[in-house]
Amino acid sequence: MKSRTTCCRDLEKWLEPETFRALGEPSRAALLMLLAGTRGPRTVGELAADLPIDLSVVSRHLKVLKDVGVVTAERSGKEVRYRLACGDLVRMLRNLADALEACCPTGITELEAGR
Amino acid sequence: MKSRTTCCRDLEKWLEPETFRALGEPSRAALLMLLAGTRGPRTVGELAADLPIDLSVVSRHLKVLKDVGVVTAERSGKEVRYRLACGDLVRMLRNLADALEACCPTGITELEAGR
DNA sequence: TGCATGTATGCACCATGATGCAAATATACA
DNA sequence: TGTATATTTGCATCATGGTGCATACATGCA
Repeated sequence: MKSRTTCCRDLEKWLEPETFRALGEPSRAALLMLLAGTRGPRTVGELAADLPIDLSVVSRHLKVLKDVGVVTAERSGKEVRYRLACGDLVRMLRNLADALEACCPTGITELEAGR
Repeated sequence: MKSRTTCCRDLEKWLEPETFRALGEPSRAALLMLLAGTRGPRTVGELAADLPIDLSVVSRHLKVLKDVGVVTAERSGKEVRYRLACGDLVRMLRNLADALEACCPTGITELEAGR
């Protein structure tokens, strides 16, 4: 069984405030949903057309999401195609869930931790 | 296979900006780690003793975490014991990961390739 | 080169929220 | 009841960041 110190090091690794802050802004969450709901990448203009905020603001939000690795950007001519980094995001969420589960005594684990 | 509309409704359900905003603040993330690293609940005073911020601020942060269901509070005499809502949090993270994975077809292959 | 389109950035404004101190509230105990 | 301890809340301050507009930058095309 993992020691508590070990599990909490994992937790620190996956519980990145920067990432969660990025996801915690309504406009950015909406962007994420738009990207998730489309097969393939979308341009800044396309995304801005579906949101009630200025294109420049969308561009800035996408930068924030890119900086934390939630989306990737690829220039194609005049356009920049943004794509959800789905695999990375899913992996991060699952790793965090695993780290939390290892830390927290729940159910059987709680009984085991007690003896 | 789930339709895109269905999967994105799931996404909207689990991608709660409020929750992520709560986790995205460094002091609150630190509180979460403290709670995860302790067997059982901790009081406000105990938590505040381990952080470089005022006890009143800790109390407020705990309220934010409680409002989004990440921690639970239980009064015991003069003290209030805060406990990580570990099961709920783990469930939420896994559900979000599942919803994302269902939305992004490339994410699935990417994840499997990574294993 | 000049022009059109797409995107990013500088700037100012304003709302939100994190923080500490002081005061109020809650509870236990003598 | 009064006192001590634990927690919450009112208040003021200050930093951060979301927003839109105007402008600069990047790219493709005639």
